[in-house]
Amino acid sequence: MFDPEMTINSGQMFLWEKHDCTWYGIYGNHILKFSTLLSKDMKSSTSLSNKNIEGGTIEYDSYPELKNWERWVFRSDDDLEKILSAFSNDLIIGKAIKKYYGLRLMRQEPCQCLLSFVCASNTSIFMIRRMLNNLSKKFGRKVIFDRKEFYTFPDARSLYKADLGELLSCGVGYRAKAIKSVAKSIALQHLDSEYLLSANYEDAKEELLKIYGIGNKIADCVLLFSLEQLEAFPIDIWISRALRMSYSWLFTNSPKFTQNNSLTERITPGRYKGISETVRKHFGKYSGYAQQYLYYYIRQDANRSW
DNA sequence: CGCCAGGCAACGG
DNA sequence: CCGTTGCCTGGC
Repeated sequence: MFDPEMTINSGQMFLWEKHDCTWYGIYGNHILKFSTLLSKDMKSSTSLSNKNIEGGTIEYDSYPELKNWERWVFRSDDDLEKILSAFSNDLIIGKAIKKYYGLRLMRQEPCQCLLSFVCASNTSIFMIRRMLNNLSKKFGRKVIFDRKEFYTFPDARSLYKADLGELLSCGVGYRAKAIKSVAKSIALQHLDSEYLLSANYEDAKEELLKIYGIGNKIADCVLLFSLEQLEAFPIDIWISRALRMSYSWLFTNSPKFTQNNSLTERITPGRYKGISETVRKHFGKYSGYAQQYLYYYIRQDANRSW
């Protein structure tokens, strides 16, 4: 059964936090909220908008109100059985799915998603969250919800108009230039979300790559998490290692990739393209789901602190 | 102190 | 086209 907590902690989201039994998450201008209630307390039928999950119920809320956000954000309409069956010929993904069956993809607000992954370059989860929180405090809007203080995610216009010093004060470092560039593209509508959503994977990605500050990895993240491209398969250093270790048989045509044992392993643009094409051919049109299960699987084994 | 962390653009072969 | 290098910042 769906496990929202595991999903949030899987590393695809940055701005969610838990207070007692309640999770709060930033979705652009909105604060999303859900609480898990144990089934023992179900007799008190005060909660009307519950959806059953294994062993209990979840209560959803948001501010400002975003009706049925959970269906959109948690992708209730995905035909999971069909998607997962697409990987039935893959033993590793099969094991990952079995072990972490509650894991899902989540939809993210596109602008927030893009800027989040711009901040994510060459740093740790801890630092990413810090940068995003700083940006939100400085450029977002303060919101009181449940007597708690939140900040909405900054809109593109305010980040575009900010000067580099203001961005630097948020601790984003050399990413400031990229943040401004991406914010500009969004604010001036050089990035047309309508086109990106209607285009196929290759065309949408090509469009994203034109922007200063967006490379292969960031483009694939936003394509997968916000632009309805389930084919997108983000390749970071962790996925790259896992592919080399466990999928070397897929890369018999690119021995340079599997033979690379250097500690300063970096994924060059040309290499990224090759790996991407190979894995998408192997995993198919739902490659992004496979990526999530694989990613969580290897990160759990690595026992990272995040 | 040096090294490193969920990439990127710039630059030289 | 390919490979290498520097980069803000703070934790370790």
